[in-house]
Amino acid sequence: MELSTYLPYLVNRLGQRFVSEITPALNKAGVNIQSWRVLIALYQGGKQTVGDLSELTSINFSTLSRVLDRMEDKNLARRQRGANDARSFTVILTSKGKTVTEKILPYAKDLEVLATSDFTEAELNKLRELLSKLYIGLGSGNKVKERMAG
Amino acid sequence: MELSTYLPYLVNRLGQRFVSEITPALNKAGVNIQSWRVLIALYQGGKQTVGDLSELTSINFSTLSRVLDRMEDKNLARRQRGANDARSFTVILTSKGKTVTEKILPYAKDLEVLATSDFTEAELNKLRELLSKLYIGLGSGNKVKERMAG
DNA sequence: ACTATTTATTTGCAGTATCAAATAGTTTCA
DNA sequence: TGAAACTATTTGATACTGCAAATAAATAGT
Repeated sequence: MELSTYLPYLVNRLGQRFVSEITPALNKAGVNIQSWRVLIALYQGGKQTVGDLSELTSINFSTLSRVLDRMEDKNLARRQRGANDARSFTVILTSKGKTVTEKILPYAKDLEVLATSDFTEAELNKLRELLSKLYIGLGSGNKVKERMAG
Repeated sequence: MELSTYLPYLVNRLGQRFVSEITPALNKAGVNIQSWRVLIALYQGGKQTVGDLSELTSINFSTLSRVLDRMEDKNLARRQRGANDARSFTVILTSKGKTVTEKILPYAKDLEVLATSDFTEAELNKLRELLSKLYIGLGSGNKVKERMAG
């Protein structure tokens, strides 16, 4: 086990660093990292149910439920009973939520641009491709769970 | 802002998925994800101070302090006053910690192997290289902070 | 129509994380 | 040598997370 080549290790430390780099900008805007994830998911993906949002943001749905409570308290998002299916809630960005997102967005973009200033365009594309491929390969654990079981 | 190409997003969801895939194996062994990170860091890196361990595992040092409390309670690791510098503590794996680590390690390795079964060796190396490069590029925020300030 | 099952979300609770302040030890240098 | 500045770690307070159980609504089978 060589830590410096172990993918979960490499991914985790990078994720932590992204978080700590963006946090000051988030604090200034009065939101935390989870709320920020929800904000960009809504900003980009439009209104969606709590479940879809959980899937998209990788936030555990019971955690997300409470993140949404706080976001509603701050008037960043609203929950609306599903029109077709009254079990679900549709989450929508408020105009304040939109404003706050647009305030943070430039920092978020800059962070990525600056972090990758030494990357060629090809490297960037490759990295994105491989991260997605790995995410999918890890599936909801199909292959992995099979083998663990067997 | 296209979420599907935004690196912090791609990295975060992958990290979350790694965690949820390894968690069952960790539960069976009675450790949580943070303790596991400490275990492999110690197993591979040998004894080290709390501060070094915090750096290596990307665990906030006050969080780490309490993670170590729990690990000591479970007899997985021990803190020893630094020999040269009595402000620091050296953390060492107990023999039980070693045993537990070796019990989990095969699952951890398998997880990586299976997740990357569609990857060529070259892709794997490239991915590792790019993740490390990005981590370093993000530095402790040198470039980023400069530009944010200016 | 009526109970059983399934799906979407929330809540209770116990554990975990993080900021800032506190503690404890070390170095610097007049 | 001793007060000021610095470094390593812990602790207090408070907020956040996640499992499992609870609620609420939809669907299926009879």
